Amino acid sequence: MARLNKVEELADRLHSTAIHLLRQVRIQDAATGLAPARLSALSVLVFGGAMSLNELARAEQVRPPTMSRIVDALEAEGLVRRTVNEQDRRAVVLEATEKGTAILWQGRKRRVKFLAKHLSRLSEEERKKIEDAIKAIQKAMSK
Amino acid sequence: MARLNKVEELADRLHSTAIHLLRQVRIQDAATGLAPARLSALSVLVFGGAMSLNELARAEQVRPPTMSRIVDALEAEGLVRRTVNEQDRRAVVLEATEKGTAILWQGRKRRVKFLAKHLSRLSEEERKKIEDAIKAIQKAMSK
DNA sequence: TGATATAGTTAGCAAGGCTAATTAAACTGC
DNA sequence: GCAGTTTAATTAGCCTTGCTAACTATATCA
Repeated sequence: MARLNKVEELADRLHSTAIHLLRQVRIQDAATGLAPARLSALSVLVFGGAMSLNELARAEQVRPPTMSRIVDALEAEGLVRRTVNEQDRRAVVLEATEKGTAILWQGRKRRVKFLAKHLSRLSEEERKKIEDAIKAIQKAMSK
Repeated sequence: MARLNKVEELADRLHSTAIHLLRQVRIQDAATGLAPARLSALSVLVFGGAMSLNELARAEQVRPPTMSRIVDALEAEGLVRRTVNEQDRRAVVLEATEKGTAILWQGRKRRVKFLAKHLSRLSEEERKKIEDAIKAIQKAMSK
């Protein structure tokens, strides 16, 4: 296949493993009935609390117009509330509704249970290795 | 945050780590000038060799009409060749052109080097842990 | 107060996902 | 050997999600 040294080979396999892992998880998320970008934005609001549209766009690494439209959809489904910020009337305050919070939690539970079900087939030792690897990856990727 | 047991917590962190890893990598891929789905499809053709449209769609886990359009774009840029399969004239034979192969390799090299650069900041031991974790994850997720 | 900066939205484009319907070729069974 | 069915691919048309450019409304500053 290629002239890759040992570290490059590891990089390649890590990349491919991450892709396949997320592909499986996305199937679970589809069961929430929410499209991926909407689910992800809602998640930020549920776990991060109320924030402005610009803050949410930054958190999701998209531009404000993109987020504006995603919020439109979430609001139309009653999952997010948009109110005017009285301290700065240009800005909006976004927050998850109870319904939004409930749906998000259900979806998160489903996803986590799915992954956990697979991980539980491993030995304690194997899970410890994954645990350690996560720390190492985070260390490696943090600037 | 939540009532998660130990395995579920690991599942959650694994998920989040995979998302962040791939987000970084996608930035590198943008430098190829190819949109993600096109790059990915081209990759399958370069590394998997010639195949039909249905096979490529299955490999990429999308429906044939979606892949048909992706191939249109790759063909228009001279990265993929479409020919009729003479054994079964309903089917097409897709293969990467030399130009397509070259672009794909450049992109792959860039992505792998980017990841390898980060991973090389770790100790030999930490990399060994990632190595082991990849095996464990693949074992956990297979079937 | 007039100029400038900032928050958000609207309009319009492209990519990439889907289903339904169509076309052409290959297979099946009588 | 040909009528009916199946299969490979494409076309048409929809939705979501990314973008930039242009606009509105509000806030800030000189």
